[in-house]
Amino acid sequence: MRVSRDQVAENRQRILEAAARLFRERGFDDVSVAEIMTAAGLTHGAFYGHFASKEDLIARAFSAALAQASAWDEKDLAGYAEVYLSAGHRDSPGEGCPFAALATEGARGAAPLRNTMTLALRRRIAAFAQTAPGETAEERRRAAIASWSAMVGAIILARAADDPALSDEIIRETRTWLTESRREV
Amino acid sequence: MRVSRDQVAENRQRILEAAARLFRERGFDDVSVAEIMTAAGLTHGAFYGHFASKEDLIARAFSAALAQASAWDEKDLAGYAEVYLSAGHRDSPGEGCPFAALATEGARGAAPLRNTMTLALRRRIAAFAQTAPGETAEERRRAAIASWSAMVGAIILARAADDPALSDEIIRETRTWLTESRREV
DNA sequence: TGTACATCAGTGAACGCGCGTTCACTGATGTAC
DNA sequence: TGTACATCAGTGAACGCGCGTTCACTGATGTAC
Repeated sequence: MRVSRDQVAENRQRILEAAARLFRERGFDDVSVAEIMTAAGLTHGAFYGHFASKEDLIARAFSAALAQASAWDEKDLAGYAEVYLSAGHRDSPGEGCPFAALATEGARGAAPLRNTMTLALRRRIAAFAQTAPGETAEERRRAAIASWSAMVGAIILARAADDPALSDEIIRETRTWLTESRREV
Repeated sequence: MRVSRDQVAENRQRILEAAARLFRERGFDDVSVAEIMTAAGLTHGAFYGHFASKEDLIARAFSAALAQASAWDEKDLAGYAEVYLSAGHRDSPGEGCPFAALATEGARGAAPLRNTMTLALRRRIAAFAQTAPGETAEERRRAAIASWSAMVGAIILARAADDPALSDEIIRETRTWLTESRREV
């Protein structure tokens, strides 16, 4: 049963959004093509009309996740840290930072995905460098890189911790360190 | 063909070491039980004489990886950062930090693994807090948490980056930030 | 110390299962007149 | 604008494959005397 051109575009978008969410929640390997298609309201057979392979989808879904998470990009480094280093972000990986959820697995992935990640990394660092503390451009870029590393690392460790008190502490103390102590340097 | 008790213990140890290396290199999901057993010099059928399940092995292999990586534990925070934030560590995940390689996947794992991770996290933070910069115990603990987050995040991002120059920069600048700038606060 | 037998670690074939992917078919959409 | 037909997005059965796990068997080890 053929569907309209608008419906095709909408279906493709729904597949991408379902994949972007499920992959961030559970990783690339633990989510099947059939599961993504069901989440998108279709059957698995329609998948290969939209994407060449699961690997193809993985690279495009990472981009879709980046686009969704870029809503935070308007903020300066301190403002970004406020929303990034929060219990809400830790507890909603499906709507959160693609790097915190997928960078480890992505590092072992195919070339297109790694290219997408590298480009996004570069952009994020450059954006942070504009509002990072520091007297020279070099210092600001360094602060941008280290702050971004600390944010990603803190969310990953906070998600790994079993104990809510320790998990909260990791998020809170890293946020305090970045938004308060740092300004005094 | 039965083997000696010493041989049994040695075989078990070889399985754990092969698993600890392969899991860190490629993740829990992408390494099969059969592959681990081959790497340990055995056939897959012998696996269930040593471990209850793959999940059981995963938790124990993470502990084995922690024990191996604890060779760095003698160093103070700055010394730790020197060896941790290096190209050698980035390029040898199989012998590197279990958190940088497995924390994301481990966060979605079973209770025993999550408990092991939480305990190890607590120990590492407490150890860092002893040599971290800061005037009060609270400040030192905060520095320990944020520094550890930055180290783990930097290695993960450096591994994700496609471009060697950007990857090197992430490691180098995070190291400089932690070992130099920080002391002046 | 030497012998006879019970034990059990390792082997390799086999299992059920879910995966990514393919394909003949269906029927609504898009187009030519 | 209305009709007839070609197109093609989606369906669902089927595929080959590798996975975690099981198990009957083998033969060297450990033990009882």
